Amino acid sequence: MTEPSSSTRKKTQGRKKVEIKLISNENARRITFSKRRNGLFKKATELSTLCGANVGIVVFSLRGKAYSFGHPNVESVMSRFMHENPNSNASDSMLQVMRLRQQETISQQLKQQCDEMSKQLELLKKKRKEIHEAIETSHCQTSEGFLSSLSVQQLKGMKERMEKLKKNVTYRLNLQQELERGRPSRNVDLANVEKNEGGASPIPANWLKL
Amino acid sequence: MTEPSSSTRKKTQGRKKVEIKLISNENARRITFSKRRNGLFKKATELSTLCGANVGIVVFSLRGKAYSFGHPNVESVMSRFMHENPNSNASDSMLQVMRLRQQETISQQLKQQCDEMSKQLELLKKKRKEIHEAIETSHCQTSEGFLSSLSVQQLKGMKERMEKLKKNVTYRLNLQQELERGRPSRNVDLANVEKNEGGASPIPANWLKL
DNA sequence: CATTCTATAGTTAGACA
DNA sequence: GTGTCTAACTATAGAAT
Repeated sequence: MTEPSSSTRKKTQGRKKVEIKLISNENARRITFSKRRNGLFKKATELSTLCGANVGIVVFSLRGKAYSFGHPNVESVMSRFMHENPNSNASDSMLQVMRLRQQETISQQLKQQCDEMSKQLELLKKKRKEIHEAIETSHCQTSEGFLSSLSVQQLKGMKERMEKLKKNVTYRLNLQQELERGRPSRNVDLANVEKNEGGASPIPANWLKL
Repeated sequence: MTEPSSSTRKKTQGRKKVEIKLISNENARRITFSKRRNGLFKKATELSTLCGANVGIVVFSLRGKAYSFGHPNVESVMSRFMHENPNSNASDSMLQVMRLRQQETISQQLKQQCDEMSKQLELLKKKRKEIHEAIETSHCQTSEGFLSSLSVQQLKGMKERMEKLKKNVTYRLNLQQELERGRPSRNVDLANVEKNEGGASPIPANWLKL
């Protein structure tokens, strides 16, 4: 009564023996991978429960997808293993990976520092340039604070220097204006101006006496 | 003929069903651990072979002894996993260890850089100071090269500046000399000198006309 | 990709060596 | 600790869902 009339056919042929080698059929392989992976993890669970063991499993499929199992969790088991085997290849390769990751952080820090530094340098250069320009453009623009700090002696020396300077400037001004009036340009070496002092200068000698 | 006389005894009772919970009997647990661990590793081998998968297993017995399995080896599988899961706890704890180890190196590098930087800054500050000093001490000492590079317009501007300056200096000189002659000191705000220009200044208005 | 079904291949508890 | 035996328990191939 349990069998339909004369048919003795079974629903399935049951488990077949398979040779332990790479399953060529891609579809069959995927299914087997899924089933056996679960079986493996189940076995691991049982081992862990029955014997109070810590188990960590990592599985990569052929296509590269990662699956993991762990009791209490993969990470703790793996890092414990690494910690207890600091000289293993894993630790070494791990070290490299970590170094790589840290390198990024370090690089970022260094880059930041370099930027900061070059910024400061740029600023200082700019300031230096400004100072140089200030020396040239505001030449002889003295601050009151500076003047009031000088002694009589220093003031006298400064007056002398200024007279010389004014003589030079005025001379040069006349020279330029002559040139503009259409005179042929003369190549005057200004280094000689001081030496001409009191000589055949176009400027009256007492021109600047206070 | 297969049974000895009246005895129906079997050699063993066969496999008994066991509840999946910690085996209390220590001896039985050791045996089970050994058997099932081998079974687990065998399953892993089969999975690896059948499906071309990479498998890494780490097992710690209750007493802390470590056993591992790996295809192609535990280390590569574990580090690959860690590498691909950089945000896992394992990576984090590993990272901490690595950070600790590298901290020294990093610190050294940073210290070196800081030293270098502060050295440069110190140098630049010094130069800046030198420039400032140079401005004050060599005030109004113009080089001929500088003068010859100026245009007529610039020369005119400079002449004006110099006249003002000379006025200031001369005024101050007179002031100082008056003070030396025994007059009670007057608190003169030199900032007002320019404003007094053309006013009740002790200096003749046409005093400096060129 | 995972699950279910079924017959069967494979695993293993318990006892012993 | 491992290996062996036996019977019973479990996992899983193949096909279908």
